[in-house]
Amino acid sequence: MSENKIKKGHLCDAINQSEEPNIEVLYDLSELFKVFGDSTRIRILTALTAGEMCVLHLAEHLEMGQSAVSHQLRILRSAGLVRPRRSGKTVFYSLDDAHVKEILESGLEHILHKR
Amino acid sequence: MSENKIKKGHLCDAINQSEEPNIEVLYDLSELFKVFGDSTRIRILTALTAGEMCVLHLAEHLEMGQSAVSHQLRILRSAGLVRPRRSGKTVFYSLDDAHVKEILESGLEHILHKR
DNA sequence: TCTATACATGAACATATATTCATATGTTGA
DNA sequence: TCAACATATGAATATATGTTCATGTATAGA
Repeated sequence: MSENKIKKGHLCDAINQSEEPNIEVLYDLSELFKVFGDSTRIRILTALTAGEMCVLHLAEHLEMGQSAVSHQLRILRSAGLVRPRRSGKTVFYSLDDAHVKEILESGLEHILHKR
Repeated sequence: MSENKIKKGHLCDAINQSEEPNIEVLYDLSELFKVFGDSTRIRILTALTAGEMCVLHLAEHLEMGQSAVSHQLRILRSAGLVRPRRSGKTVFYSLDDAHVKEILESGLEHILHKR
């Protein structure tokens, strides 16, 4: 189809769209955003931008049960967004890398721009 | 709680975390990411980074039914991520603003970094 | 006006997901 | 070893969400 011609940009290149879109990467990308797509997890990540926090403090801060928070932390861990550090009985969680803040900020810019 | 002291960063400032976290903004943020959190919608957005496209071409490109694509386009429209342009019987969709690419790219960086 | 085409939308169904409850695991101190 | 505490996890339930099917709306051309 000639009307599918690509204006090349570096996003297109990165996902290799000029040939076949790299379906696998796009799937992973949607899985990543799915993790950000829950208010509890967003609140956890946001809280952790201020520094590490243990599970009970997170639960208090979010006014939620410890179990619910633990379940969400597991999802965040699996996605490589947070990292646990054990100290005795308590486990402190922190953001895994700088990308997390960047992703939050890029979304935030969009939100604030649309008001 | 004194252990909740904030190391100020501009994300924290933006969401006003040093006082009460702005729950409403965080909720909107999660709603935004939820829209990105589906592989069909990601594929639509990615296709549109190359330029505007009509519904049927999108459906062909994704190898999906027209109805499914239309439903997803509605969600993308509501979120302010894509914009329709009618031309006769066909409707062309394009990315609504530059933020969309930025969000996709920030997520992509994380994905590619973790391989 | 009638038909064909492009797109939108409501209802239904199947699947995914978040929270709760109960319980398990792991660590500390007596 | 036992009790207390912090966290993790499995099962169950309620809710949300994506796709399909059928149908509605809008535009163009005969």
